[in-house]
Amino acid sequence: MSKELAKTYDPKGLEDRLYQKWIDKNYFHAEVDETKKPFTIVIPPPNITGQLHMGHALDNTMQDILIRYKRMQGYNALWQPGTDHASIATEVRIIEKLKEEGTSKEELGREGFLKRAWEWKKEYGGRIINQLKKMGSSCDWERERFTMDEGCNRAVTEVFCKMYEKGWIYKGSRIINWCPVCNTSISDAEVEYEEQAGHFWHIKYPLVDENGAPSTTEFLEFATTRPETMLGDTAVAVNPKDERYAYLKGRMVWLPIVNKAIPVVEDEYVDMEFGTGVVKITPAHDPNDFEVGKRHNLPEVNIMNDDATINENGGKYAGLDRYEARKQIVKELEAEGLLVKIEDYAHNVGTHDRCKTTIEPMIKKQWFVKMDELIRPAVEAVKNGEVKLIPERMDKTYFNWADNIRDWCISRQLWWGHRIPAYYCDECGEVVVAGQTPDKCPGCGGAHFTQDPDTLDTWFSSALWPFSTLGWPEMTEDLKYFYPTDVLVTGYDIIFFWVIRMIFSGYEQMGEKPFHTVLFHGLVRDSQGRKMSKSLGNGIDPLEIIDKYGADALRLTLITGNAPGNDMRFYYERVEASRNFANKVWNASRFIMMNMEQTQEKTGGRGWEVSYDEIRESLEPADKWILSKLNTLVKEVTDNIDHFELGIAVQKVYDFIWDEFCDWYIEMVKPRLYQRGAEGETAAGEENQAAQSKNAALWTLKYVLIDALKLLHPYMPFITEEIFCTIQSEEESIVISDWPVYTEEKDYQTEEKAIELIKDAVRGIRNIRTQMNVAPSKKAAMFVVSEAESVRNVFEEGRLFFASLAGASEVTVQADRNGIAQDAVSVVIPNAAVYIPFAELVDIGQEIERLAKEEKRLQGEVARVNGMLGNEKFMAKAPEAKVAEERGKLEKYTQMLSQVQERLGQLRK
RNA sequence: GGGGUCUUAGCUCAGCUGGGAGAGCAUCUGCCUUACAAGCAGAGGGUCAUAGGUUCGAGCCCUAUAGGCCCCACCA
Repeated sequence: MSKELAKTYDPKGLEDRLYQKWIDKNYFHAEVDETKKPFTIVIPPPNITGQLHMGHALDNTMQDILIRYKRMQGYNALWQPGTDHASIATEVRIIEKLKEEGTSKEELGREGFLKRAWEWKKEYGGRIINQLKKMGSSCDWERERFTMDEGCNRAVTEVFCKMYEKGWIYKGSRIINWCPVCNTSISDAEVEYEEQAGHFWHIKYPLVDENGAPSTTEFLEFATTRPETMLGDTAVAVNPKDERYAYLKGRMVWLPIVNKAIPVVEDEYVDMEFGTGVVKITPAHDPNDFEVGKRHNLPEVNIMNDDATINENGGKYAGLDRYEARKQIVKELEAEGLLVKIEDYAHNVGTHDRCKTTIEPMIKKQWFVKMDELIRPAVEAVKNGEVKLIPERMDKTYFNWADNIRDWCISRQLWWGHRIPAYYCDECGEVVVAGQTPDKCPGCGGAHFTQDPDTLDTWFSSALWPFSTLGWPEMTEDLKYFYPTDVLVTGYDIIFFWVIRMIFSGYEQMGEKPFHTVLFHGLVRDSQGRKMSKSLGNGIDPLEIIDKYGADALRLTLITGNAPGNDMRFYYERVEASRNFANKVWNASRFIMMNMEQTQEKTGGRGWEVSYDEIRESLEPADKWILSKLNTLVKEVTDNIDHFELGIAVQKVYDFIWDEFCDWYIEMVKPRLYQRGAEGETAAGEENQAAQSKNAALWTLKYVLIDALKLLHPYMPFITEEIFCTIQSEEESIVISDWPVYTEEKDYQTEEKAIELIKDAVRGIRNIRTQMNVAPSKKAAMFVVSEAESVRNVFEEGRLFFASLAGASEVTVQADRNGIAQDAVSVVIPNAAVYIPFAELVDIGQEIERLAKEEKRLQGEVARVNGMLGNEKFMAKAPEAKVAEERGKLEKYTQMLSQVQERLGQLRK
């Protein structure tokens, strides 16, 4: 042992120190190594503007667990880190800052603005990275990337040009979502629908009479939620099957205020059941109307400026904000007697997910990615299992979106981002898409070009992340070796934004999937189940939690008690529980080390340092029992992690360490550590039985502790490393230690049953003591095991002997397997120093009741197992092991049943 | 409108392909016991939303109902 553990567990200081050690030793760095199998995860790049929040904490903990686990298993584990330029989010933040400084984006100009943006990146880009380090994330920091670094830029340009040539990227005039505050187009995925209380304005337009003038008697009534868009109406539509309006065929209606005639068109889109069955058509400001307009060749009258004020097409309303115009138009319609009524109406309004502004559908010339072909392999991959989504139900969400996908609007009227590599000839307007400014126009031979001012949707570069970070478009060794990556860990909220786009990009550019598994997690909510948000002020800062409880405790908390893909609530109580567990591990380790050290000092004995073969003859039942339990644990935990059941796996380690190892094994073993005769002896191999027994106990304690620490390490990297290094040496590290392997060790198995029965017996004794108001004492356990060598014999005789530690008093109880006395026997409790006839402790009535219940339960069990074993279908299908297990149970239950019945018979007499 | 998901102890939630109802916290009882009071030993508490069905057997599978949440679509 290199040193002692501090007396109390305090994660502060410890964690930073160990993280620095890992960095110094370069444990997280991965290089191409053909002798090892790679295991790769690319980080969902956090925004450079971002601060670590609970979502990041959860996301990164899960990734770190997988990476550390695989690293210990001998994989060449690469966790590729980096950050995202987050075009719109960052640009908005910088604009805010500029505003505070009394300047603006326009004043700085494009170049000046970008300079500021890069400064911003330099200042804040590192912050989130440092916060990830606080979590213990074992990323390969030497490989840190940024979505706008040189390599990623090249990847973006390359993809854009390739897809343009293929015809899958095109520029077109279509109706898009416009954010009047951010002043840019946004994709469908960025529109968030929100139910708002609004109104339904029932309006009527006069029909046009035979003279071409508005009729004073014939009107067409309809309802709208957006009366101001009437300025851009170019038709009124009815359903062709609607007989009520059959007479309108070929007629025109008079558009008031604008004062012009517009046609009545017939279109299936109109729902006859809804309202009056008449819809006003504004092709320039409604996606559905846009489609109708296309079908009927209607003119598209744009009535709005980019800031959502009415433009010159709105006549006298020009310059007014859309909502102000609405008010005035309604007023005017009312004055003209064309307003029928106003109803309250709750409807869904599309808002921009960043700024929550109501988006305005507008027709604009934008760049799009054609989706229909591109999406196909991505759908196929999930369908045939080449890419697996966990939990499986995400498949449906995925397919649903993919099936209804529309072309992806990728151009943004922003400055911070990848500028679109399209150049327009100043002479003839010819478009050239290329990696750099072209020399000569292929159209007119002109030499002057202007680059498209727009930038790309931030997700365009994120979609390339799994291969752009590995060197693409170069076919680097890294790319060949590490691609496809293995697992992607992310929240289900960005399945459309990112996951699906990475998958189709991977297939399109690399010809292969970007990863084989996507592990989704849910949202971390506050204790009341609300989303954590800045506006609510209910966010819990992970850094504060780390400061108070340690990163290990936070990690454990985030990973337990929660199924994949489900949201979770965050409770301080649960962090405390995690911290308490860390404390438990700490103290158990301290106890073990203390004993090792004392033995070493007093006797020079280092029996625990020998191999299993040397110690195996000295192992006692309890040792074999805990080794067997550990062995099973290794198997289960490995299996669970392989199936991404991270929470279940760590729960098992937790239970093992606390319940089996600390509460049972350590207590059982204490008498052997303290017993006389073990002191003053020399080393292992001594003939002295007590010394050998003690060495065997210490060997087992150390062995089990170290393996348990390894199983725990991916979850709680810091505390496990600290203990591991203290017990082994400062130079070693659990980070690169070997993951425990399950062994088929027959010797272990035999003891399990006996020990479980002893545990039952001890529980019985504790109950008796509790009833007597005597400290129940863990000593009861010690008493049993002080006679350990004959445990099995003792059990078979149905008798257990208890000897007190001091050896002064002796308790002798004849007990059944539940620790319930078979006969009235006297009990001497050392601590109580009283003599109580055992019979008085047991209320015969209660005992009969209890046993009757037990009898019923056992009868039920026997019936159940008999039912199974007697069932042909079950016997045909069930694996042999299962049948054997059930047979064993049947035997056990039958035996127990007869015991209980015999006892009942005695008592009833 | 379409899809998903949830309803299990007082609270928050686990419960993997059907086979003995679990954890943490809370409550109650008794304990400073030479690793740990951030602890130890116990106890109470659940017709697994409701009604049917499949099965030898259902918290788990199927159908319906009620209520909650989420996503997508957007009937103006």
